[in-house]
Amino acid sequence: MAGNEATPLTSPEISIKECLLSPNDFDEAKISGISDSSTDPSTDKDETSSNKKKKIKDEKRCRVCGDMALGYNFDAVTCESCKAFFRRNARGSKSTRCLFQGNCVIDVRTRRFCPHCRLQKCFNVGMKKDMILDETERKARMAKVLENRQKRQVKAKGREEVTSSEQEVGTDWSELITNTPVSNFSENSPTPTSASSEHMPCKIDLSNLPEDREMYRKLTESESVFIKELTLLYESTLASFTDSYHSDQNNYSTINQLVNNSEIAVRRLIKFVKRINDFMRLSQDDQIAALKACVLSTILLRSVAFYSSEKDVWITAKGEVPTKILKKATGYISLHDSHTRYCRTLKDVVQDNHEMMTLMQLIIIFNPEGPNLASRTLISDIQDHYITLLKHYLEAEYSFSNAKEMLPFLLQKLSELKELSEEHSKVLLQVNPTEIEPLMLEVLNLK
DNA sequence: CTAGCCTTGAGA
DNA sequence: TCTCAAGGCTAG
Repeated sequence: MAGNEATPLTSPEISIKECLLSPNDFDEAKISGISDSSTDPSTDKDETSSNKKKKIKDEKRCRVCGDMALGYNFDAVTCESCKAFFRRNARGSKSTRCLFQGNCVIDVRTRRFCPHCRLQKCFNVGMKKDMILDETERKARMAKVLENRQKRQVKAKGREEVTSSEQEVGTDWSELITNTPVSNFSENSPTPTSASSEHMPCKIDLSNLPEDREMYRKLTESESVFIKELTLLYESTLASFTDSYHSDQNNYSTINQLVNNSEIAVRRLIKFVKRINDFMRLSQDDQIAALKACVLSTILLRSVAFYSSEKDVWITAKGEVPTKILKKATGYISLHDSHTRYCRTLKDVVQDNHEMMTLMQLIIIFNPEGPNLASRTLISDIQDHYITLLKHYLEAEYSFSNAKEMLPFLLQKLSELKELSEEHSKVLLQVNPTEIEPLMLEVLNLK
């Protein structure tokens, strides 16, 4: 069931612009997998729903405390408060204890007195704890909500733009693409100042962080919410496994296949940026330019997320892909070496921290140095914002002193990303455009 | 923590 | 479009 979704989503006619503009996500829902089983708790739970409706008419009382009930909660008619109580406590592992005989009367008045008996009664009346969404299901649900929320925003915004009609006829996207040769990707990124520090090790002992809470920043509520939302978004798009990836090594045997296999990453990148308000604030041309400029870096950064240092492989949904395929596919040994070295060093520090990856991803998206950008200052300001956020995050998670080491290290790695993607773009020049998916052609300026 | 209210996605 | 049943938020 899960594996055969690859074909429909590569419908060849879809351009980046269309992807960006479309209120829906083409087949992205399928790609991310968040919409299917995980968010669908109803499947095995509503067989009895017809009886329930009848029952509920006469049972408007909470089965647990007798308070007014609105309907079924976790498979029993209960009031809001028992619902919330059950949600909070049923999954919890910490055992409560009754201070009396374990048979306390639970009613509207007394329900607060003995959590133990209340919970017991919840179970007795048939509330089911497996109907409480677990961590993954909750994340998926939140991602879905977020997705829809942003979709609505984009839609609303789109309507505004159309009514103020200034950009319907003029934007010839295909023109824009053909005008920009592949070399532009790297060309005008000013030669990074320090090729020398390529190997700046970051020796932070993350297992030994300072005890004193004073040594950590406390994130503001809005910062932590924002980071949380971004990370969820990242997890549901860029960081999720691609079940259409082929770990079969044959699929990586030519560069073309390698490029095509990155298409899904690109689609996810588009899906990701579409949900970022800061990104949607940019003009359409800048959106496209920014997107194109960060594609290779994104793919490379993403490869770090899936990299396993111990095995020297990339982990995909379908298994492990040894990094040596890169050597085979491209014939560039130094490319292979620098890429894996990059993965290893960055992975050492980032490990599986999605917040860090998310913020780094955002920093590369809002890169004011990219080609063909109009509002560089704006983009730079946005980038600053994410750099600050990353700094704050590091200070909150790893203490002020560690953050002081980590931030420059991470930024350094981001600038190395530029060099690395330049190397990769050289390889892309070998690509035979006729065999490449259209979206990839566009996004990599190979058209 | 509790409990009430709100927002949502899914399904009828 | 409506209803149901999840989770989230937050004043108390």
